[in-house]
Amino acid sequence: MKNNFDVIDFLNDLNQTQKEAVEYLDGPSLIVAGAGSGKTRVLTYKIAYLLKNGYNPSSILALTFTNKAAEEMKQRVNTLLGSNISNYLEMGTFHGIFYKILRQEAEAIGFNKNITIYDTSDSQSLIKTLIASLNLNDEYYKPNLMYGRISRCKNNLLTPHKYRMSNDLQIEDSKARIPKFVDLYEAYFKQCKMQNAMDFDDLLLYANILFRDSPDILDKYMNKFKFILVDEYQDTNMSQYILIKKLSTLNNKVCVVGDDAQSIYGFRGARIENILNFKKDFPKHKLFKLEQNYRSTQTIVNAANSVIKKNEKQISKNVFSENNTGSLIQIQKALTDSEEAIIVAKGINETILSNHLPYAEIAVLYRTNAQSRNLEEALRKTNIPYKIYGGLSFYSRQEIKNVLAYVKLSVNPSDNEAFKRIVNYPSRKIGKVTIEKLQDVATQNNISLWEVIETPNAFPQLNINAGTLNRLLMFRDLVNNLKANISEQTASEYLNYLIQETGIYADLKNDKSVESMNRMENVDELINAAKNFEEEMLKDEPDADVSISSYLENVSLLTDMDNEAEEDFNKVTLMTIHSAKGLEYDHVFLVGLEEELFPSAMSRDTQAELEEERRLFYVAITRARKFLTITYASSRFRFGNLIYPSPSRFISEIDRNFVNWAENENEHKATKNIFQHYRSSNQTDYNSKGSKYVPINKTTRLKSDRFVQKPEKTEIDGERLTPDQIVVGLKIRHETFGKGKVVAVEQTGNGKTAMVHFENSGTKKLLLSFAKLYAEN
DNA sequence: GCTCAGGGCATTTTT
DNA sequence: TGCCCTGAGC
Repeated sequence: MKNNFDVIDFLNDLNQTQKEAVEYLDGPSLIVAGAGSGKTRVLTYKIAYLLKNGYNPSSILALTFTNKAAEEMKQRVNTLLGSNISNYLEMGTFHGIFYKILRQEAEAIGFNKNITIYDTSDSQSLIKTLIASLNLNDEYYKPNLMYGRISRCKNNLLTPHKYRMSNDLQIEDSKARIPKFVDLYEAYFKQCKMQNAMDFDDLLLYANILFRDSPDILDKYMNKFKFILVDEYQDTNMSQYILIKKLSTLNNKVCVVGDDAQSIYGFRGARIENILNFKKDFPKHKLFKLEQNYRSTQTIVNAANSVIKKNEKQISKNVFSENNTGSLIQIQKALTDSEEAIIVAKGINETILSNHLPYAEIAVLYRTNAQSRNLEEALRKTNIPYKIYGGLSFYSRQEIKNVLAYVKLSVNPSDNEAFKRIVNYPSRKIGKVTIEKLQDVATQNNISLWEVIETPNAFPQLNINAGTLNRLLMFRDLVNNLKANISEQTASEYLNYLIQETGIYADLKNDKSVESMNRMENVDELINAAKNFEEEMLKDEPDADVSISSYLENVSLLTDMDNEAEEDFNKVTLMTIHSAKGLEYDHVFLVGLEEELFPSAMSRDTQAELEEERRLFYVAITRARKFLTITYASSRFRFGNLIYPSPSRFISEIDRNFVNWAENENEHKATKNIFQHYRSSNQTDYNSKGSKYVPINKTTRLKSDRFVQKPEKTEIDGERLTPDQIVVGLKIRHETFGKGKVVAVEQTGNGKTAMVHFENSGTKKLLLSFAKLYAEN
């Protein structure tokens, strides 16, 4: 392991405060790092400095929130020190690090080593089952709300036992008409344990339980971790906070880095108090404030300051920039959100020409993922290349979850969620009723579904007919086969074998639809990822564990493919503000600045929520290096209805000196037309945008006399047409709203049926309602 | 057991 | 508008 400690030129690479923060190793410290102040640089150098001062890599615990942040930090440590030293550091996400510890110490908390991790959808599906089996009224007990509530409890270290002890909570639940919440919580808690599974919050909760109940184990880790570093401390929740406090009690060497002004995850349990109260928690701490912003122009930094200073709860600091003054922030009003998208597209083309920016240096930020649609359409029309972050992540796709469920079940047969997911995929004619029967027996005997089919004869009350039972046994044998091979092959070999053996491959290959082809590609991508994983592992350690179970451990805590495709290199980035945290671009377009999306006044009930919205706005502004354009729409279609939002108050909170607020009189013609149609028409029920660019993904039989006539006429202007050339749609004046493409015409008993591909379900709904209306008259 | 039409319902998100 | 869930009917 070679190192470059002595080569690092701290004096040249760091400013005075950064240097002091890096070199302080005597006790706890808080580094308040304003936006763009070189936070990651300080952390990286601090790790290098610790190593230089004789700290063993494995005694340094460095915690981040995202895999991306951990990955970046590792890279930078390696670059700085010229080795692969980061492999020896205890560096990773909170969840990743504690998952590793919990597997190691599984026995102490009554688990076995092969702990499955349930993602949000697994958890919610289990909760749903439990709501049904506890006979709870699903009008009040909604799975996603219950999941959120349970999550909040766990993040605050409220176990079901503690919950039951609290009278206040019971009264609160009764008022909210969910008096049995605690029963549900307890059942869920027990079920997870029985299935040897943990959800994300459990990883932190059980780590707390482990350290609470096994002092010797706590002791071991307190001794092991001589120095603890925490990134994004403003986003830690109670559970994480206690873990840090506990682990640091012996050595008292903890360095936390964060910016209270960028705390935007309160809604999922982050406690800004953790950073605000650091003083009290670690009385003998040292405070460093990184206040020089190296990222943005003075205008942008000052504008952001003028907004955030309105928050009451914050650590006082003076973020400043010595860069150029830069251009004013442009604020533009659009008539509708579609026009807003067009304005952005134009703006992108302009900035490329006049500021000579590459696409990669431009980002469009919005509050909610749904807002990307209009933008995509406008960018597509103007041929601007773009990429979207967020939405459905790779690992939450059906096909990927299905494949991984086979792996999970092989590793941990108690995993009922995996069992249910694949027992009938590919189809084995094992349906709801059979699973319910299995579930009943499993519940009665407090065992897993797998254990029931392992020895079905042991359960005489299991009333399943011979044919179905036989299919279940074939499934059992299949999984047993998979289990037997688990350590024989590498991860990618195993996945290849698995998709053949289970029939997944055949299932996807036989179906020629576009979706199936996409699915197949994704499965291939998964196998590729496994291959990459093997190569990565073997590069550093020739005898590393590259089996599928090792891969599963690695992959369970991943949410995204962090290997950015090369073709995505020079593209405009579209994403939510939340996911933009930590990133920066030359030109940022911030869209949807309506009160409705950035609620600032009465619509937020507490001061705390208002302040979090303001911090979100602050984060958005400070992503920009040179140019910032803010847009809002004065009217938008929401769930098919027209609404008139007002601009968010936050816009006017920016000091006027930094802003150019141009009222846009140049309303886009098409938008205006649609707008007028909408106003002059009594109909409130038609598609405002016409046809969509999205790939065809819905097939529907359209049964309506009127509509059948269209495909029947296979001649238009004397030219013969095949069904797929005929388009049905709703015409209003000169525009067609909603299009469906007829692909086949069938003769049935009472008339003709047209098979129509719809581009989306909204169009389908629209045309069907139109067809009904037409048929009635 | 499977399919498909119709009803209900919508933040932000990492792990 | 779009998507997920459900229950009726095959």
